[in-house]
Amino acid sequence: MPAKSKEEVVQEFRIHSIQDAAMRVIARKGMAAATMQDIAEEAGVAKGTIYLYFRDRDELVEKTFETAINQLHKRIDEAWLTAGSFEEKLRAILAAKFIFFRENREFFRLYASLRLPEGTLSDERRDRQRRSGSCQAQYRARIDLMAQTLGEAMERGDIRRMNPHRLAIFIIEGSNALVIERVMEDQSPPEAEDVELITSVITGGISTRKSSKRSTH
Amino acid sequence: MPAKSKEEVVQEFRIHSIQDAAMRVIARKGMAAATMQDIAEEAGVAKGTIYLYFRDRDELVEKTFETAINQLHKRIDEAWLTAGSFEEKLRAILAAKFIFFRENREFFRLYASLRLPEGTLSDERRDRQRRSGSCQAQYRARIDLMAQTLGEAMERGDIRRMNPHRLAIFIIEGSNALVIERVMEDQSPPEAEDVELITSVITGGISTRKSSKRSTH
DNA sequence: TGGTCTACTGACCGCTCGTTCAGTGCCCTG
DNA sequence: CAGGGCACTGAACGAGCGGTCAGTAGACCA
Repeated sequence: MPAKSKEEVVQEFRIHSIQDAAMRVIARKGMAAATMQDIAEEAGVAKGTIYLYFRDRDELVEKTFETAINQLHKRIDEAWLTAGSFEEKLRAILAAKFIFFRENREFFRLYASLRLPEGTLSDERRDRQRRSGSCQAQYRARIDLMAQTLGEAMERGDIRRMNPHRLAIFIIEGSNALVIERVMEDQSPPEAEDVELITSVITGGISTRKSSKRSTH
Repeated sequence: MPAKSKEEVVQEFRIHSIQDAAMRVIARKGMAAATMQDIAEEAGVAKGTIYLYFRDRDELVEKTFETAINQLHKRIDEAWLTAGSFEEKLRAILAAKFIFFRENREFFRLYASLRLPEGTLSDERRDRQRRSGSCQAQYRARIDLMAQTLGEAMERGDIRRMNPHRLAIFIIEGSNALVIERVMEDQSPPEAEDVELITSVITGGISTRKSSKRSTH
C-alpha cells in the first residue's frame, strides 16, 4: 500500500479533531443546543472550516455518531465471540459496554438518543430531521442480533420459550439505563457489580432461591 | 362550592385544548421541532393566544408534561395499592402502564425524554434549557419508590439481596423500552403477554426450570 | 342601539444559528 | 525570491424561531 500523502494525514487529522470536538460539545450541551460555532471553537478552527470536511451539520452529527458507535460495537463483538454460554456472553457484553462508557463518557448522550428517531409516527415530510438514519438501523440490528441468540438458546432448551425480540429489548434497554445512571453519577460502584446484578437477575430472577449454577468467582 | 363561571369554563377549555395540541404536536415532531406556530394551528387558535394562558414555551411544555404524567402516576398508584405481593404489584403497575400508553400514544415521546435532562454534565449556565425540572424530579421519585419497595422485600427475605436502586432502574427502564416498542408498532400483541414476559423474567429469570410458584391462570 | 370592554389575532421584532464566499496568508515549486 | 495555489477564515446573510402588542370583532350591559 502507498504511504499516506501529507495532505491525507492532515485531512484525517482535521476530520478526527472536528468529530472529537463535536462529541464533546454534544455531550456537554445536548444534541439540540450544540451549535456549529461551539464545535468550531472546541476544535480550534473557524466555523467555515468544518464545511470543508462535512457537507452540513446533519452529516457531521451522523458521521460523528457512526464513528463512535462503531468503536463500541467492535468491542461488543469481540466480547461476544470470546464467550460460550449465553450467560457468559451476556456478562461479557455488559462488561464491554460499561467499560466503554467509562472511557467515553461524552458519548452517552448521543447513545441515549438512539432509542427513538426524532420526528416520526405520522408526518415525516419535514426537511431537516432525517436524524442519524443509519445509526438507528444499526441499533435495530443490534437488537435483532441479541434476539437471534436468545432464540437459538430457546431452541436448544437452555432458556425458557418466550418472545426473543421483546426479551432482547428489555435486556438491552435495561442495561442501557444503568449505563446512563453510571455516567451521571460522580462515583459509581465497580462495573463488575452492575454486570453481576443484571446477569443474575436475567438468568435467575430476583427470588431468594438460587437458580443459576454459578457462585461468586 | 360555587358553580364555575362562564369565564372559568372557557379558560379551562382553552388551557386543555392548548395542552392537548401541544402533546400531539410534540408526539408527532419531537420536543425540539415542535414550534409555537405548530401548536397554535393544531389547537385552532392564534400564536398570541397561547401566551394569554402560558408565560412562555417552557411553561407550556412543563405544564403539559405534568398534566399527562400525573394521570399516568395516578393509575400506577391505584394499581400499586390493589396488589399484595411484589410480584402482584409488578404485574399490576406494568399492566397499568401499558394500558395507559395504548390510550395515550401521543404521550410517549414526552415520556421517553424524561430519562435524562437536556443539558448537563458540566456546563449548566446556559439560559434556556432548565427543561421540565419538576418532572425530572417526579421521575426520580418514581424510581426511589420502587427501590424502597424492593428494599423492603429484601428485608423480609422475599427476594435476594442486591442494590435495590439499580434493580429499580433496570426494571422500570426495561419496561419503558417495551412501552415505546409497543407504541411504534402497528399491531402489538395483547398487553398481558408483555406483562407476563417481564414479570416472569424478573421473578424467575430466563432459565428453563421454573422458580416462580405460579402457573398460567 | 350605542358604547365599552376584553379575548383574541397575526404582522412584526429581535435574535440565534446554519451556511456561504470573498478575502488572506502560508507553503510549495521553479 | 517570486508567484500561484489552496487550506483556512470570519463577517455577512437569510431562514426560522419565540415572544410582543396595536388593532379588531363580538359579547354584554345600560
